[in-house]
Amino acid sequence: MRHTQLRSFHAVAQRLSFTAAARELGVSQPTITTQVKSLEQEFGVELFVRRGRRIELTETGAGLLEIARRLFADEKEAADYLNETRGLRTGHLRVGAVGPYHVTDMLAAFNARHPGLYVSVTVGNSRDTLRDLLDYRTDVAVLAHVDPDPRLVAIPYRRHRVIAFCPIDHPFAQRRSIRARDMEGQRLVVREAGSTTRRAFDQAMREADVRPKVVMEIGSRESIREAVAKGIGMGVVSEAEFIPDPRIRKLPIADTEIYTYAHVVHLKERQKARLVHAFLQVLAGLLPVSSPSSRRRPSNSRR
DNA sequence: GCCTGGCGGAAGCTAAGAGT
DNA sequence: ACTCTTAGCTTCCGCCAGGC
Repeated sequence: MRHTQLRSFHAVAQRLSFTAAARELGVSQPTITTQVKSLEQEFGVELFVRRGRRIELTETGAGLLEIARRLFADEKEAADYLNETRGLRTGHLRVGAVGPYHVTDMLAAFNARHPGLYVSVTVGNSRDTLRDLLDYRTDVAVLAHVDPDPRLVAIPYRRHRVIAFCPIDHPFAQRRSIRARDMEGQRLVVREAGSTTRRAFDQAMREADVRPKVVMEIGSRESIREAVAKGIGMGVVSEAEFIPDPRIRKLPIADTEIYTYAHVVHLKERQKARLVHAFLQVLAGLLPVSSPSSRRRPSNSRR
């Protein structure tokens, strides 16, 4: 088995496309076909099921993909190690995040500490971000919530207060803050049910026995801001994600502390990988936060 | 011991063709 | 039109034998 064969297989298996794999590796598409085919012939196995223009991994292919992922993660780690030996002047740190807001300060600190390193950030939903980390496609991930997993190490990083906001012609627009009770019956534009902000807010409202009226569910923060600015209802957002806009007013919820959290997550087995280690060292220098036991704290138990 | 030329394999290309 | 396969080709590189 040659390295190029495995490299081609890995690229095809990840994208389920010979053409996309060729583009990724910077070779012609027939080259990829040849490499994969020769691998199959050499071992007398079938790695992909070809269904016309669509291909699928066979069971053997899926098994090999698992191994290839580990191998290429190790290969990257070897390169990172050598780069570290040269003083971390070059290298590529891959960060996955559920939103750009939580990562900017840690990336700024990392860049200041290691200006020669290239950092790429993939922003996605929490499921994809976690999957990328587990599949070695990213080195670290920034997630709001992490279920216990023996493969993972989650470091509580920041918490952000959840605030409300309204259009400038709303009756609340002249107020400096509101109370949870004020949300009773209010028209709300909110994120989808699975979103962290939505979960934290819903829980707080349930505990306060307050029932806002959800009139619209939108999957992006920017769209919610636009909807609120147009007067469709009030919005709720993590304070870190609030972007000032002359058409809207920010309204802290004075009597109820609702928080969203950011955790930096990495694979336990890669804890000592050079770039991951360097990132964690930079992280340790930033403000820590103790692990949350609840997303909402009553105001009289403020730390 | 070192240099040189031949050989073979790996890698990758273009072109053409087949399937959807 | 797009994607994958096949055929035939070139280039590059490492190995090895022969000559100095």
